Amino acid sequence: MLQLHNTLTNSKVPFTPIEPGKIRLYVCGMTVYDYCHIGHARVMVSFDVITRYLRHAGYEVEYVRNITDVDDKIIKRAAENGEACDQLTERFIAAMHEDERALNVLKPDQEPRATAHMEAIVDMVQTLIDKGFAYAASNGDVYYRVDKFATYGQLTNRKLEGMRAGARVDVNDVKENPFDFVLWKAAKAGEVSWASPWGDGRPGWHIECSAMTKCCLGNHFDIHGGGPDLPFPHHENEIAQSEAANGETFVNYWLHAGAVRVNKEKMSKSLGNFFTIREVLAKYPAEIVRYLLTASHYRSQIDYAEGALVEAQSALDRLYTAMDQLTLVADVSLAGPHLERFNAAMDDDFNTREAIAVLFDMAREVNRLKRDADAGAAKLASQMRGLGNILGLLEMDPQTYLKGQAGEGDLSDAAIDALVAQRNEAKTNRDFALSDQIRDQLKDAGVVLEDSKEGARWKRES
RNA sequence: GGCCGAAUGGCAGAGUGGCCAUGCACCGGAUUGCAAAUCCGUUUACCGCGGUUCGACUCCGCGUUCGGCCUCCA
Repeated sequence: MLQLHNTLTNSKVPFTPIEPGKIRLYVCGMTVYDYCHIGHARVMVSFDVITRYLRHAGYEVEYVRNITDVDDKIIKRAAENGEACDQLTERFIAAMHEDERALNVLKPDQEPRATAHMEAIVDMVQTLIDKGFAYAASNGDVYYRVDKFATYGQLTNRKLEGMRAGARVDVNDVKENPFDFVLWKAAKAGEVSWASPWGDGRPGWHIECSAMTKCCLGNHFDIHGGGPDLPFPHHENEIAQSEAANGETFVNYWLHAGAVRVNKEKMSKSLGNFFTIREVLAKYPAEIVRYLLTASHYRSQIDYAEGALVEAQSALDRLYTAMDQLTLVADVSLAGPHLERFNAAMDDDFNTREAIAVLFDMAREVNRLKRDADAGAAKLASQMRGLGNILGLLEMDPQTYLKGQAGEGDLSDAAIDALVAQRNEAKTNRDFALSDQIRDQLKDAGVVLEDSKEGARWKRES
C-alpha cells in the first residue's frame, strides 16, 4: 500500500489514483536563465526516483515537467548578454538536458514550454476575467482577485488576514488587494511580447503552470510536485487559478522536496555558496552525486558539503565492490524478502534511505557468499543491482566504476596495468621491497591495489 | 509576528511502545609477505522537564534550540 506525504493535508496518506493503474504527475521545472544548481538537481533526482519507483510498482505514469522560458530574469539576462531571449533559453535548456543525462535522470514524458502555450494561457486568463476571478488593471496588467477565491491559502495553511500584517509585498495601487498576483504583464518597450485582449504582454509565472497542466494532464490530476520554495505562493496560486477557471478539484496530492543547504548555510548567490551541477560533476562522478541525493529522504533538508560527497563515494564503492568479479545476470527475478523490504520502504513515502539499507545488507551477504565461493553470490548481486536500478543506481559495470576516469595528469589505464604487471613479477620473485615501492607509487598517483587469488586489481580513488 | 518541519551514537541518517538500522570513522580478531578489500566481533544514541504506561528514544503536553516558507527562487 503506497502512502505519501501530502502537503495539502500535511500528513501521510494512502495513495489512490484517479484512474486505476494510472498516475498523472506534474512537476514544476526550471526557469532557464542560468545553469542548474544542486538544488535543482535534488528536485530532478527526487522526482526521477519517484517516477521510476511508481513504474516499478506497476503504475503507468504520465510525467510532465515544464520549462519556464519567458520571465523577468530571462529578459534581464538576455538584455545583459545582448542576445535574444530564445537564444539564451535554448542554450540553458540544452545545458539542463546535459545535466539530467549525466545524473541519469529520465526524460519526462512531456516537457512543455510556456512560450508554446500562449493561446491556452490567454484563454485561461480570459476565463478568469469572465468568471470574476481576475481584472485588467489600468496599467495593462491583469491580476488575480485573491479575495474572490474563498479557500486561498489552503495548501500552506495561510489566511489572507494574517498575512496582511507583515506583508512584504509591493504596495501597488493598481491592485485591489496587495496579495493579488499578476496573470498577464503588459510589455515594456522592446521586450518580447505576445498579443492579447489586454494588449501586448507576457504571462505571469503562476498562470503558465495552470495552463500547461490543463493542456498536458487535464483539469484534475493525481500528483503535483516541486521544490521546497514553491508551495507559497506558486502552488497556492496555481490552485486558485485552476480551480476557479476549471470549476473542479485541481490536484489530489502535493509533494515537495526538501531544501539543499551548503555547509550549513542557505544556498544563495550573495553568500557565494552556489554550486551548479556542472561544477560538482567536474569534481565527482555523477553517480556519486545521484547517490548523495538519493540517500536522504526527499523531503528532508540536506546539507551539501565536500565531506558528504567523499562519504557517498565510500558507500557506493562498497556496493560496486560487492558486485565486482561476479558474472551478473540481467534478467534475474527480484522476488524475495529483499524486494519485499525494499518495496515496503519505498511504499512508505519513498523512503530511499531505508531502501538503500536493504542494498547494503545484500552487499554483506554477497561478500560472505563470495568468500565461501558460493554460486549464489552472482544471483544475489544481480538482484542487488536490480533493486539499485529501480533507484537509477548501480547501472555501471563494476570494473568501469571502480577504475574510474583518468583525470588530467593521472596515469592512464595502460600505464597502471604496466606497473601492476611489473609489481606482480616482483611479487612472484618475492621482491617485496620493489613490489611495495610500486604499490606506494601507485597510491601516490591515486590508485589503490587489491591482491587476490586471481591476481591484483586496482581502482582509482578521487 | 504567522504557517510548517527538525532535534538520534564521532559524523551522516532510518526506524520502532519492550528485540540488529544502514553507511563512513574508530577499536579488537580472522585473512594477507605487509597492505587493500572482505568477514566476524566490541564500543558509542535517542534535546530538557512533566504526563500516559508494567515498560517510551518511540504517544501526549510544555520548554529550549535549529531550519524552511511568508518577495523572484527548486
